[in-house]
Amino acid sequence: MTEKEITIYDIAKILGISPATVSRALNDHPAINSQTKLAILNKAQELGYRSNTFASNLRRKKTNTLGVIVPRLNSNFMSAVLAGMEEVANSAGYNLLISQSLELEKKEIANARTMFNSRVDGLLASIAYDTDSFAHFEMFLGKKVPVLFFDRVMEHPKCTSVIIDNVNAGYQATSHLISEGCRRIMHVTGDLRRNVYAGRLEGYKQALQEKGLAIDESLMMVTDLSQEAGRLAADKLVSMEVRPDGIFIANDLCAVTCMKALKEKGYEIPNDIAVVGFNNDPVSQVIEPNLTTVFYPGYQMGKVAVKTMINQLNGTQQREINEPIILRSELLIRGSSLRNKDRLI
Amino acid sequence: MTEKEITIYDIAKILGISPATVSRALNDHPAINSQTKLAILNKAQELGYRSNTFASNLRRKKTNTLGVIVPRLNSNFMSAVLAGMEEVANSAGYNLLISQSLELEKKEIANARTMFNSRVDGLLASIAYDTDSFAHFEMFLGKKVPVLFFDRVMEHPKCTSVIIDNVNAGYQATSHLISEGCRRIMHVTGDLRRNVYAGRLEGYKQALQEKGLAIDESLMMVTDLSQEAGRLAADKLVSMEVRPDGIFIANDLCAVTCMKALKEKGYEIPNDIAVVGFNNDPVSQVIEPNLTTVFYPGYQMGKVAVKTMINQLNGTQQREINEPIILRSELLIRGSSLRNKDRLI
DNA sequence: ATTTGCATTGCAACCGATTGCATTAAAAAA
DNA sequence: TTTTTTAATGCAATCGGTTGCAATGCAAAT
Repeated sequence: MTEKEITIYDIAKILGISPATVSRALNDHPAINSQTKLAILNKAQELGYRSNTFASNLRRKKTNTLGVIVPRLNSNFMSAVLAGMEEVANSAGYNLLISQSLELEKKEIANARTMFNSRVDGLLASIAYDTDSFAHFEMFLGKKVPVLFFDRVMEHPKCTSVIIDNVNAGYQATSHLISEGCRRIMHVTGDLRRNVYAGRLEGYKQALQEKGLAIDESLMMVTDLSQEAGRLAADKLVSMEVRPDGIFIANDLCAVTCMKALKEKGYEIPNDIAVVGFNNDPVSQVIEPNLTTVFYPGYQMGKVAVKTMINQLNGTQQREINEPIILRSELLIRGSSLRNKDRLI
Repeated sequence: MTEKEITIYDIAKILGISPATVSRALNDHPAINSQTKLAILNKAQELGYRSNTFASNLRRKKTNTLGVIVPRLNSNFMSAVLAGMEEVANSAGYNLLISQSLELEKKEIANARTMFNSRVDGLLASIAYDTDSFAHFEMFLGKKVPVLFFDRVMEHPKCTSVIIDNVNAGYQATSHLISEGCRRIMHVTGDLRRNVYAGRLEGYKQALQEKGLAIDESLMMVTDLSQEAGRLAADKLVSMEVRPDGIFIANDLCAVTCMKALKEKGYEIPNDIAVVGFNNDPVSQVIEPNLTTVFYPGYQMGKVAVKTMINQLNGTQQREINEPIILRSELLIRGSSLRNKDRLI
């Protein structure tokens, strides 16, 4: 019944006109008479015609598809980003081809290759923990396919980045701890090859330096920011001769797990140890005391990333391409770090 | 430089052979001499050839793409499902086209149409709160494109479903509360047109009935399961003349918010009110006391859904198609409902 | 009456890979 | 040596839109 696919040739034959006219009518070409256009549209509707994207793509050399590579799909932050991306892409007529690297450069490269072969019009990527190579992105640039990085970015003169100011965020977080009276602040972070972690560390150091506190390598811990890492951080913290009085962890879930471990060991938060996390994950408002954290505009980041990409594809984008787009993050002060309760508004 | 796209014609010309041979070689066709094959593969590599998917799809009438429609991308459960889907799809050479309905039938229909026009080989869907129509799925079946539902499903003789046994899960949850001494159990759920919520409610009723407890309509609350709904549930609970002593909420985030509200109002959990949630969201292990919940195998559900779909596409699938695939869920008993502490192993 | 201009529509060559059906050459059988 | 079989490759049509250029028809201008 609805079985056979209808083509513009079928419509053309029935209406006794040429396929070219049908094609133009369906694309709302101005040169087509509005009567004709209407007749064609009606007939198409009636027959259940659907455009064959492949034929169209083949001819136009355009796919209307954007590739997205993320480290993990199942993270609160990433799903917010994707939700934002999907919304903008969808309303602009673009499809999203999504894949995850599982934090492995190897898989990231494989995914990039797939996207490349699928001929996405543009690529949006947030890179894995252990990625060093740029080659798998270079191939896109070679074919003039724009590549945009978000959150975890790579510096490249031809690639736009959408990020937050990690240095500043790290600085804010650390300054806050200092102003709450912390003098020995531990920092738990991820792979320092990644801008997000390197930046936060940098901000952490800046704040210490500015306030005249010593920068102590033994207080920094590079981990994978998993929940397990949170437990290890707690272990390390309590085993130190001179116990830290504050800790800044670059991920909320990790921070929350650390808090749980500390509480189990009998420490009081924030009085014994003040804690600051990162991301504003839902768990940050469930743990007690609520976790002070950096709000990370995931949803907005997704929207901005796709909007920027589409502008670039349309040639609308005029701005200096290598200038990163920086979104506003914000330190949300909650109980886990607030020692002078009366200071809360 | 790498600018121009290489086609099989280019390779054919350079090697002085026909494009047909090149095509066959690249697809590892058995009739091609292995020497020739090797030469072609090398040359293709050397020239940076990449297959044009559109030309191929156009000719083969196959897209190697699966469409996925979910209510929301930014939920812990959904991102787990998607992660599972992506893994299986990717390793089977399929791409995923993902979109979200934002719980609106209208957008779900629009998304389905896009997928339809993109000619996905199969559609995987979990339906929105307010979807009534089946028409937007019917069109796929008309073109013999398989449709598979997961989690939130619609019954249809031609569609496979991948679900958990919601009735049983609801039954387990409620029975557990009863066995902990609850006699007046409230139930907060979502739109009852959706199997997941209808099922859990059904199980809730079964358990009550079996234990000789009255089924009281005023104890059931249909909501959107948002965090706000959790607060409202707490309000309603405390305002009742005869206060409930247990509450079963069909979503963890909602349940956790409800718990927070109850705690603020001075109620003790689980002694005053025992709470059971649903989904095993990370927050369930952060709230205190930890939330008893139903483990929901999202990751596995995603994997099974795509695996099933691919088998069906390959014609491998023999089983009765309208028999739903039921995954195992599990009640995870934690502090929020455990009154007889010594019973914990 | 002739020319010019504009609005519509059609022709036909693409886009790049796939595949049924020859064809050719070389090896095996007669 | 001739015929049959087998292996390897080529021919050419096909998938369904798109688009530069030409053609047509009719109204307005000369």
